[in-house]
Amino acid sequence: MDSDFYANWITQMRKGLLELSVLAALKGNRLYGYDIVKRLSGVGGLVMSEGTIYPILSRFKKEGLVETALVESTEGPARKYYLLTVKGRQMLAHMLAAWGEVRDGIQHVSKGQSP
Amino acid sequence: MDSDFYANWITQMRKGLLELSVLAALKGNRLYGYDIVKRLSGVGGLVMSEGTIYPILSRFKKEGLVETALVESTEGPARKYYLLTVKGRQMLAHMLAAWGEVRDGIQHVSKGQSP
DNA sequence: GACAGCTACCTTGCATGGCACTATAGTTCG
DNA sequence: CGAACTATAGTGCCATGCAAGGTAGCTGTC
Repeated sequence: MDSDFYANWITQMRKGLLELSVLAALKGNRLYGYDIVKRLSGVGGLVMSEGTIYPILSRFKKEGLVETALVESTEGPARKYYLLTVKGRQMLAHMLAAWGEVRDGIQHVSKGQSP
Repeated sequence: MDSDFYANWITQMRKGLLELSVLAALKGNRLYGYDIVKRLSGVGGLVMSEGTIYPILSRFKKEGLVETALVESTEGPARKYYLLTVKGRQMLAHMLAAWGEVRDGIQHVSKGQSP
């Protein structure tokens, strides 16, 4: 199929970028998994499911990029809030730098045609 | 290790984006594999090796996104030039659209902190 | 002519992350 | 009670990037 290639590509392109989005969303905000899914669903191209967010958050925790706090909720099960650590903020800065480079590189390549 | 996470992330982030870069580079230019590696090495964040480019080009060919033409060279082995097909140009347009959405989404998330 | 060094192509095998799917459990409301 | 929603978590598959390795043509030089 044609669209298989495209669908595949979308999946691959999102790799890494979703991680970046989540980390970026956590900068300045204390969020819990389910909420992140809902928030990013409103942002173009960043829609993701729970099966995607929880592995990401687990990795962040394992790497010491975030701290967690379990808070009981009056509207459902307890929420596990995630908060960036110092290390997390540093990592985000590095990632944003690399991201900027690649982003500009693509911009450059897709504009620059030889005469 | 710390930097393992970062190195890993870089690899993951590049997934899909390298494919996009190559396709974009082929727009308006007739290029061969080795040349693409050299060209993109000069563009920030898009450095890649031959073990990366050839599988990509093979996929493009298989999907009918490119046509190939073998041209003998006076300075080494024959070169296999790659040229975008109509389908390839259409695919590139779709991919650039999706890319733009995600790119802007990340821009939005990384700027927009709630008060 | 033999060797180094560059150009140029291609393949194999592994590690990683996204995601569909599934499971679990608390709350609310008809 | 059961449906619907909130919320967290784990399993298994697959495509991709990339290191590593292989093949081969051309140039220059000793």
